[in-house]
Parts: sequence; structure tokens; C-alpha cells
Amino acid sequence: MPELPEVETIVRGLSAQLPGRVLTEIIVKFPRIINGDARGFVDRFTARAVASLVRHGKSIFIRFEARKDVPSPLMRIHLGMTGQLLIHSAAEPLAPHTHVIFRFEEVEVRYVDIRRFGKIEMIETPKRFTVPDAWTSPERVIVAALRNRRGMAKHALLNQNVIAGLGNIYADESLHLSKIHPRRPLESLSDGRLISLCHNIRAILRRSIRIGGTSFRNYVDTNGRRGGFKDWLKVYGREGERCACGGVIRKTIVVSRGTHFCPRCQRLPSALR
DNA sequence: TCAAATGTTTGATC
DNA sequence: GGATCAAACATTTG
Repeated sequence: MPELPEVETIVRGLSAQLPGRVLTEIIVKFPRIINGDARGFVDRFTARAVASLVRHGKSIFIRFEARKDVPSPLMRIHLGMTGQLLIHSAAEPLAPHTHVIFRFEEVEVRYVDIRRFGKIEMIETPKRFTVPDAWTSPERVIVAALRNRRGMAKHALLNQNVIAGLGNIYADESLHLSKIHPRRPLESLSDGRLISLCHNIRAILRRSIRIGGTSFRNYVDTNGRRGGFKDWLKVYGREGERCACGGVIRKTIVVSRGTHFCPRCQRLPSALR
């Protein structure tokens, strides 16, 4: 479920609580969530203090303080479709589908994931991010990533190896704001359209982050609160409703994902069908 | 009751 | 490369 604004909101929630705290215990109730050897994972991170948190795309990275000369590995958390990270006191009862518990002094962070598509892993040797982040990378870098790309616009926006962070909701919303048909071949867009697309992506992300992301079904932040961006969605989940231009919003399948668009203001030039 | 759909990613296949 | 599909899963919706 969570796309960039939702993950950003979660990282901010964790950043307000965790830095400086020592991870005293990790309880793994469902080992398959941990990528690789779960025991090694637990051993490596237990008794370490959190240094800082970073988001890149839809991934959360937790950096721990190094001990002596021993460099500290990174923890990467990807929430998949339905992953949640909730901050609780240890006394509160466990929700169903709680798979991993990170126990700190005073608080614990619980990884809850109904569909269990999420992954948590240890990264021994962190690498530089090479893919631009849809929110933090300079716009010109994102434009450059899309230029010279071929194929359907929506495909590129969803591809995390091209731009990191957009998912189905924000891809649909960005294309709608930019008046680009989801199947429009990227190579058919002028430089100006590409620049405005990237600008619109940022504008949508900015607004969504400001109000805590989109809660369509499951998403909640670290305090269990829902995000407010659902009310701002122009096409996602609005099949049959009217677009501001007067057209009626349609839902079809593009790149095997449910795709919402307005056939009136997101026209596919007839030469391209 | 059952089939389809759900905010993701990855790997296979053509 | 690019497009398509299936699978990893549980729950909700029509």
C-alpha cells in the first residue's frame, strides 16, 4: 500500500522517536519477513543504538551507531502492500499479523503486515543510491531519467529502477495532472511535457506528504493515524465520477494494474494508437 | 458462495 | 528491450 508520501510519513514518525535509543531485543514471529538468515539479523542489530533514518523510494533505511571499529550494517525495511510500522508501549496487546517486534527502552516498534509481501533485511555494505528519488532528487535528474525511455508512461513511473517512490496511486494522479494518457509512449512526449510531468509529480508528492499521505484502505502512520490525501485524489478510486474538465473518469488495466484516467483530458493522440 | 480486486516486487516467458 | 503474467499472501467487495 505505501508509496513515497506514506513511507516518508512513517520515517518522520520513527525519526521523532528512535535516534539515540538502543534496540534491546528483536522478536521475529514470522521469519520469512526477514530476508536471509533471521538469527544473524537479530544478532547483528541487537544492543545497538539507532543513529538515523533515511527514506529512499519506498524503502526505509535505519542506520545504527558503530561500535568501536566495527562498522554498523544498515537495516532496510520495505513495507510491500500492507506493511505497517507502529510505535507502541510494550504493554499494549499485539495486533493480528504482527510479525516482527523491535523492542527499545520504553517503546517498541511493531511490524504488522497482513499480506506479508514486505521485507526486512540487513545490508552489510551500503551502496550509493543510483536511481533518483521522486521527491528528493533534483527535478532535472528525474527528467533525465525519463528522457530516452521508451514505452508506456505509466510503466516508467511505476518502475522503481527509473524513478523511486511512485506507485499506482501517485502514477495515476501525476499523469492526470499532466494530461498524459497512461499508455502514452514516453518517447512521444516533448521535453516541455516531460518537465511539466516531473514538476507535477513533485507538486502532488509535496501536498500528500504535508497531509500525511493517502489512506485508501490499510495505510496508517506510526501512531495509527490515517492520511488525508484521499480527499485530494482526482482520478484514483473515482471511476464513473466527473473530472474537472467534464469527462467521466474511466478505469482500465495498464501494465496489469488498475488504472484511472480521464479519456477527455488525457487523450492518446490518434497517430499513436 | 465465489471470483475478482487490493497501495508491491520479482522473475519467467515470449 | 519491452510487454505480459504469475506468484508471494490475506482480506474485502461485488
